[in-house]
Amino acid sequence: MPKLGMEPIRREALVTAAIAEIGAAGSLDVTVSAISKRAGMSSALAHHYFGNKDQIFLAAMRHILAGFAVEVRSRLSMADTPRDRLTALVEASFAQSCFDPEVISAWLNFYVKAHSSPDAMRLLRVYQHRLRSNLIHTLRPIAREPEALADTIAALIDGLYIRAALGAVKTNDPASAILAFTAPHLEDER
Amino acid sequence: MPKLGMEPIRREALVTAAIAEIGAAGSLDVTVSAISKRAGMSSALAHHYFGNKDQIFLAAMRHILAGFAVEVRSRLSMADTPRDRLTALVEASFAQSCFDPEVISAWLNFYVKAHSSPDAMRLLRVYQHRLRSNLIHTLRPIAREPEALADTIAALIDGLYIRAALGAVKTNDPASAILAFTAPHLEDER
DNA sequence: ATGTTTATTGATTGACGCGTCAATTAAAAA
DNA sequence: TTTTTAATTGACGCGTCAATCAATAAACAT
Repeated sequence: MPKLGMEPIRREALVTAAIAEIGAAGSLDVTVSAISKRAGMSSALAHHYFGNKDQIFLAAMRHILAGFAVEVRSRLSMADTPRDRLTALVEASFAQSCFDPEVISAWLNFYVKAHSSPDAMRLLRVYQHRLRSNLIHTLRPIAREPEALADTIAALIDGLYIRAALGAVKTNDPASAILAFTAPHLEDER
Repeated sequence: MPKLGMEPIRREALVTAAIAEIGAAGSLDVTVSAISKRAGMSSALAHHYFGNKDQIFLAAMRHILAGFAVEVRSRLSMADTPRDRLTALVEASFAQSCFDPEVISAWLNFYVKAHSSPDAMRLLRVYQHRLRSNLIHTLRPIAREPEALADTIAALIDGLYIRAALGAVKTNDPASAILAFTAPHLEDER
């Protein structure tokens, strides 16, 4: 029963299903069949729209990245002072949407995937560069070494992600932990 | 040409080869054949000694963990003050042996593997718990909240590992970055 | 010598999964 | 109504890979 304009609907369904499957399996060892089944279609259709499995994974990651970008912009727009901007950036990294186990699992797996897939690596670089730029720009007025501090904060975010993915999250709030840890490195406002 | 007592030699060769293969591929998508070939034997022999592929991976990770433990003990034994002990712990995490790209790749992949393999998860918990205990014990005399600080430092170590694995390491020395970042949270010696 | 144990592998099996393709359906266009 | 076009799938070919097994060969024991 072919209705027209199914492509975007199918693509989104597949992307969502892929993220869910990756989350359920905890790895990228997920078959196109399983993804398609969850998305309510045949695997042939998935191949028809995406070409191959890697493209599905990449689309899933792009989807997650886009969601994160929205989260960041939304929070940044409500921040005025550098300190508020820093808080916004860090809290965005641990927003509900990013902290979803499925999303964390996808992140972790795509980190590894980036090792062997130049396309995945490029996507990761986009995220990293954007976060780094945002942090440096925000820190410049209030930190002596904005670049070094930004790199440390970024690594800390990544590290807390891993710990969350491994279920060892008894930490109340990763964001406030980072901010408290960072505070001594910020200059007094004058 | 069966010489006797080959088992330990074969096992070590397979473990080393597995780490090399994982490092070369950047993922766990490595065939038993490839590992066996690199180790200079047939895949049947690998199965003979290890039973299945997962056991090879686990043995490889145990091997890496053991090497890390040696590194830690060695450096701890030469430290007297709490501050020296902290330096020893952090620097051990970024020792040459841990920073080897092959080893980093293995770590990253086994993080993911732990998601679906209880055995791998148990191994990771051993490492995490040991590091956490060491950090807390070391920090107790010089930090107000040893547990929270230990968790943050551990996450920071993990995060810097990822960045190293992704090749974005322009940072001079991760260890000194961590120590500098941690310094303000240590109490004055009295 | 003869038998037992250990080491070793080539060949094989069985399963699985990606990607393709021809065929089908039904909406839209002519 | 006829034709085109988008949507959709079942079946399948092809390759891959983990794991098994029977067979061979050398060391050791008696």
